[in-house]
Amino acid sequence: VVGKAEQEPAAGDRRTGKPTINDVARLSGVSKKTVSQVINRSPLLNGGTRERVLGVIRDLGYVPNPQARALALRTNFLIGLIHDSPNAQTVLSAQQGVLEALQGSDYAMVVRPVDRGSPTLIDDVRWFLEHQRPHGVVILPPLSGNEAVGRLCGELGCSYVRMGSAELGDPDHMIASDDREAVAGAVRHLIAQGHRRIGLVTGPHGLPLATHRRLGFEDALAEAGITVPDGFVTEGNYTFESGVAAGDRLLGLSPRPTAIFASNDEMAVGVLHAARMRDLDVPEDLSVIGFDDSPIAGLIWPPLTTVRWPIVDMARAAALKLLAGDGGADEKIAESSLFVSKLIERASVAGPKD
Amino acid sequence: VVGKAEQEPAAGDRRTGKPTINDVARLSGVSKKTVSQVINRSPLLNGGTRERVLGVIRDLGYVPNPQARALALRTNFLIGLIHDSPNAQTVLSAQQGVLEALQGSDYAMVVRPVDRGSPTLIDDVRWFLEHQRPHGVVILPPLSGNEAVGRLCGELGCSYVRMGSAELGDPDHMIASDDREAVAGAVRHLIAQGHRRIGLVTGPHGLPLATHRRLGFEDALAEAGITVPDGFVTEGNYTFESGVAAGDRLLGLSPRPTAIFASNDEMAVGVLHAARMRDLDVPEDLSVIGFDDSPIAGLIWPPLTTVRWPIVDMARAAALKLLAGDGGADEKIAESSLFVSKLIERASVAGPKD
DNA sequence: TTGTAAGCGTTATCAT
DNA sequence: ATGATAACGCTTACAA
Repeated sequence: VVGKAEQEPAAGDRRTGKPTINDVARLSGVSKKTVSQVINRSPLLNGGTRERVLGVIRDLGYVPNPQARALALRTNFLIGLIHDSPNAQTVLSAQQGVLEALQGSDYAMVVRPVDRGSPTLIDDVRWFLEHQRPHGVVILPPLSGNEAVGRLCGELGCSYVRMGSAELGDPDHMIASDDREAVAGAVRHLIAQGHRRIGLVTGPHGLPLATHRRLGFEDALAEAGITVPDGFVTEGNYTFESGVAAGDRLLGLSPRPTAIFASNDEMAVGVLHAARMRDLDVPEDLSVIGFDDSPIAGLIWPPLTTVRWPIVDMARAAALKLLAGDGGADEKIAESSLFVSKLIERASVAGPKD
Repeated sequence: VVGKAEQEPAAGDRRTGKPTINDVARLSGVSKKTVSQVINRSPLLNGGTRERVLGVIRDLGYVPNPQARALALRTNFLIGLIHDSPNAQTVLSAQQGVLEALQGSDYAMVVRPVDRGSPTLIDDVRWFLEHQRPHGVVILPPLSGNEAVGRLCGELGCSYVRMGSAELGDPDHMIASDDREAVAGAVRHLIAQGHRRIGLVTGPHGLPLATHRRLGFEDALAEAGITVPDGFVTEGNYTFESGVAAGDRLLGLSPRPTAIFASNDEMAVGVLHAARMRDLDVPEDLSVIGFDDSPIAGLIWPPLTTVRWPIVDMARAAALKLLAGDGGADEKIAESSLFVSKLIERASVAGPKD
């Protein structure tokens, strides 16, 4: 039924009709090997031959079959992004960073969300790694705080980079930010405005991301000789709703805090919401600082003072690190792996009234 | 030097040490073919043999090499998500939908953002399709409105599904929502509240997504015999900033609109911002309706009345459609391909004062 | 520098 | 129902 011209020297892929390396070799009168060298930019081949082959490739519209290359090279052209983030903007910024790094390369980004709480977490990651065998993976916080995930990548021979706060494991597999110091700086700013009763909304207990930010909070208060009253530190899970609940707990205290630091912007927006429900004006009655500098920080009212977390840059650096191993990032300059965050002052902070 | 290990099949992949199908075949005393059948759930093989092979697979921790499968099957296990959306939440919701569809299958999602405005747009998409050869792609709006992209997929033999408003091309490659009718419904709601001077913030001129939503706006006004004054229809590009600018233009008119429909939530939030800059209260002085029902709609103040756009469901349906072709979605029920949107009433709408 | 031939780990064809 | 054996399209020793 299929009228394929089989007698003639295979013109194109049998199924798709796309030209193969054999077609290029035949038409340009060289061997597959030579074509392969042209494709892979081997430096040691005759200029004339190269041009002729390139011409045929152009004429034919030949593109090497990525599946075949992957099999022969024992690697594919995929960089995975594994995350468990409740925060949409964080994920998207990270994706942007990874994609910037992959720009111009043959690599593509495959995204894999997982559920940190699930008992099958490790199995889920293993399934992904074994069934896709990405060339490497970037692990986002807060998941990156899970030691087992990094260990698993190592066991399965998949290269990986964890993004997270400093002091977290092997630097070879880390891209870090100075969260502890950044939070300390933000809290110092509140103290400088005259605040003494400062509340904290942390991330989920036990995660390094949350821990490091809490430590920064404590550092700043300790420096100023301020003791945190009971109940001034409360937990959220990085969502708006948890921020509302945490803010409500904090504002129900007596005396209540005059300033609150929330460990991400989304929870900070929740705190703002809780304040409004209690008819408290921000920043007159309450100062609020968030963390991330996500777009929403500038969209709400009042615009949120926050710590800019360079997650796009970090994700880009992480992906470049993965590419660096195989010369894919020849001319790209290796970036530093410690990123600094800085305070962005907007309108949600003022001195306390009392 | 080459110890022709053909009679004594090498134990594991030469490089990675991972067990191969040969190891499984040897250890279970059957041929590769049989193992392959077990893997691919062929119905016609002896129950006993199957169990024995499965046992060996389990013991060895054997996982088929996806690259080799991809080459032999002439397809891979990747579903692409191509988009050019300025709106973070839309992208993330779409990703979620696609992932829900891929859940439990061997497929992974590879995300590919492009720049709609770029002159190299088509070349960028072509590069992605040719260099990754995904099994299929989902194209998000507003990019899905670009006929050339769908056509390109067809030419390259890559299956695709476009997500967008109804009446857009071949239904076989479409997952549609009734945007025109949904917007008309929202505007009717404003009219029912007594509004007669209603402004519209559209999306970029020429995109089907924007056009259909504008038509719905016009439908509702025409039904009520209302003529749109000059300047009451203004353009944005789906970003917050463009919403602020559009809102500012609208509110600078005299008489100004008493209600504004914005073609997405982010621009609606921009309109809210513009109103606040002019000391107008929402909804007392101005009613606002958005489109999407993105999370931010419930987070801002006042909570935004908006049209819920079932983008997660649509994306899931789109991906399932892609999988349906090859029996990957055997038991999953084919969903309808026309999705209806509905008005979510919150607090940004009231009757006009005058 | 270039050609020849042997993999890479699967699936598919054709016997049995 | 199962076993040899040939693809699949590319890379890479080894030779020339």
